[in-house]
Amino acid sequence: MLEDRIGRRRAEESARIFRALGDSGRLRLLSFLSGQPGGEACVCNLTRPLGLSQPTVSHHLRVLTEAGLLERERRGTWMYYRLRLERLAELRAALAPPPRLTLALRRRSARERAS
Amino acid sequence: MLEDRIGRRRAEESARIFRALGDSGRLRLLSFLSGQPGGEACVCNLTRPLGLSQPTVSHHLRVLTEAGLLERERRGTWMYYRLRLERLAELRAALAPPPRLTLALRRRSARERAS
DNA sequence: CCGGTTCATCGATGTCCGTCAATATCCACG
DNA sequence: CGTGGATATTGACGGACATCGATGAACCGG
Repeated sequence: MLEDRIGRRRAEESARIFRALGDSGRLRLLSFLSGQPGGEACVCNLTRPLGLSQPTVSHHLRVLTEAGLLERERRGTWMYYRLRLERLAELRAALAPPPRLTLALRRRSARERAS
Repeated sequence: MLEDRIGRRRAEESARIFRALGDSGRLRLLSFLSGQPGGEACVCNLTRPLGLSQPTVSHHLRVLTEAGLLERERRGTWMYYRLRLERLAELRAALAPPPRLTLALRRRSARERAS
């Protein structure tokens, strides 16, 4: 995303994903999930540690799922949500600046330290 | 951030940074800057390609700066904004899941392919 | 089919945020 | 210092969003 001059469309898509991360409750959900075996948990185990009402947690899970960061799976009465690590990896890659920039700014820092 | 169960405070800080990325105009600003030599440009060169009014661009630049993603520097009449690559790197690192998870889910995928 | 459990959706409410026009501030230059 | 150009701030407005209680939908055991 920082690799090439982005268009309006892709900018809006990416913004939607980052907006999904722009809430402390949702970040804590992701963090909690990443601490669970398999990176997954059912809603009933997520409400308590978040300190939010069940509808609110459900809402956050929906936002994260629609952003492509979680996947859901029904198991009997319970609904399990799991991290999508590939999408997280894609997001990290999108934040990587072009290599020329990294090199150029490294040289700049060296020059500033020298002066 | 995904490495350990995050607290309310750090979650709010990180959410603020992601919220700064959760707007297509701001993403296009970052993308444009990363295409400029040195990863920097003055405001007068940013208004045109964005298609937004000057106050709006100024507002977005402020949000990104306060999120720690940009730094400003005055040069005569002009104000230059530059990407802070270290902060982008920190952000990418924060999105990295713990290695145990990566390994566990890799095994899971292999099992699913086998069945 | 029924009562109970788990989760999603709906409707309402208060707050936050993107946007712009108008205005203020800062700076260079004469 | 006064003028002009570049950028920041303010005030206002409309839309988006987080939150919750109440309610609905899916599922399971008897």
